[in-house]
Amino acid sequence: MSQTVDRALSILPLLAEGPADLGQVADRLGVHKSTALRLLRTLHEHGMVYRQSDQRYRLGARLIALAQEAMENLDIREIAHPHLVRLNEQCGHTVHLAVYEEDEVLYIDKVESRYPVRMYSRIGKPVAITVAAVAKLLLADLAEHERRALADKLDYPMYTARSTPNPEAFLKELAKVREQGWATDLGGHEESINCVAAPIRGADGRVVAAMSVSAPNVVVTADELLTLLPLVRRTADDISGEYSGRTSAKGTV
Amino acid sequence: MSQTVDRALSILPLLAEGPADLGQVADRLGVHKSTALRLLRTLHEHGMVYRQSDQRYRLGARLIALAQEAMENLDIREIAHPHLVRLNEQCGHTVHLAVYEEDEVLYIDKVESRYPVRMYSRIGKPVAITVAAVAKLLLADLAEHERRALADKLDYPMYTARSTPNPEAFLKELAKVREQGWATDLGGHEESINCVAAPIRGADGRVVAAMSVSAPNVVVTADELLTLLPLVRRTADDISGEYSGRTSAKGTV
DNA sequence: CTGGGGCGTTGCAACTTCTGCAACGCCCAT
DNA sequence: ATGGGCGTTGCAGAAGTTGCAACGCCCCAG
Repeated sequence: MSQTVDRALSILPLLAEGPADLGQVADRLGVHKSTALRLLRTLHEHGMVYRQSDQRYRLGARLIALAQEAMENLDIREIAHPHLVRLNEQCGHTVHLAVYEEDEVLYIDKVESRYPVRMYSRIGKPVAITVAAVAKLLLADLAEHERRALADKLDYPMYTARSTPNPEAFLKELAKVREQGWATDLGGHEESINCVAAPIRGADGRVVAAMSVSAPNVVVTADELLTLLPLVRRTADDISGEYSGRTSAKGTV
Repeated sequence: MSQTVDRALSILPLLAEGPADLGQVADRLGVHKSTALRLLRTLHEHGMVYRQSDQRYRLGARLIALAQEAMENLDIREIAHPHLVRLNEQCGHTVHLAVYEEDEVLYIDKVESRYPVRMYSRIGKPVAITVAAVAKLLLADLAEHERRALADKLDYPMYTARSTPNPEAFLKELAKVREQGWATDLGGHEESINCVAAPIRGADGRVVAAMSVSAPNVVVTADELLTLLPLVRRTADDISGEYSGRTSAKGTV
């Protein structure tokens, strides 16, 4: 809608790939160097980009701080956190909390496993949307046509042999998840890692977030992990209850 | 430099305070509603803001994802991380890594204490610049006139009775830190928490990051914590060495 | 030592884009 | 019903933004 802002914002993902100098930015934006310079200057004034000692631009500190604040303001996160910690204390495994927002699912909280073998993941990182158990739950709650539209739009990277291969398989999986009210990821993202997940619902019954417990094969088998399902679901329901209670007219997410 | 972009970016910190509707955004920006709407729309297209179910705007998911990428691209972070983990294994306390950038110091990595009592802090959060041990180290390395200028510009909140009260005290502390090559924060931020910190230097000797070990009084006394200083300094030096070696012509931060 | 190329920067005039207005439609509460 | 609040749209004037060309700078090559 606004050309100037549009261009300026396009610079950010570009810099996320790595530092770039003025010429590179101008080229990739398809604008004159002087234009790129002015945009970068404005971004710089707001701390969104930073100029390294070699004159190249990087993403700036304020961007990071802003994102931090953004996450700290999420009400579900606040409510869920103590429950996640308690669950971690009970089972010892890695616990995640994720939300869906405009075609992306991302982790907004995490409690690390107490076992020495830990899985890689990071708060703020978009999750593997086609395979993650939490993603399945969040997407399964969308209206039918939205699921269809999204499923067709996605890529289906074959992380492992068990990854969801195509839109049809994905929609089928979503239907199943929707039906049963919980989800799993058994080696679909990383060969040796399994997850069980449960949905967190708002007062209106819509899924507002999802939580999961993940553990590598070397610690517990998939079957053993599945025995935790009742506990995970109970925790999710507790969070749902508290969230619905406290949330009066506040927005989702 | 660019009015439109400037206005658009001003919306972000505003939304970081909490969700806001169109009218509020327009008011605080001092522009017409229709203008604010167009700016918000552009931000929305880029995923920087998100529209909640109650129509109010929040910061968006892409912002969080971008910030995540920004941090993952920091080379010092990559190099330092395993060292921080090892240090944590040796002493058990919380370990932080921080960098300075344009009048701000922020944590870019953290390894949690293994003791039950943990301190609050969060990656991406700007640190209490006038009292934190890592901040002292990073600022102490600036040129004299920069230190002066910055010191005068800062606020000096009295978190505790031992907080740095004013520019003079701060500059004096920086001089001392610069001299001795390490820093402490003994209850200057939170009454019961102490830190010891050491600088990480690039090939040219400039301080590029700082790391610290923090622990509450209830776990170890300040004196006991200070006995860790040699270990902390050695770790920082190891990181410096590795960073200087690997870094050929790359930028700071 | 000198010349050339690369890169960031600036002033300017033309023009594209953005702005604020006013009016409309919508929903909720009175 | 009806008024107020809020988001949304089309439009013409105003204003900001654009690309150009030229400059200065630094570094490398001749």
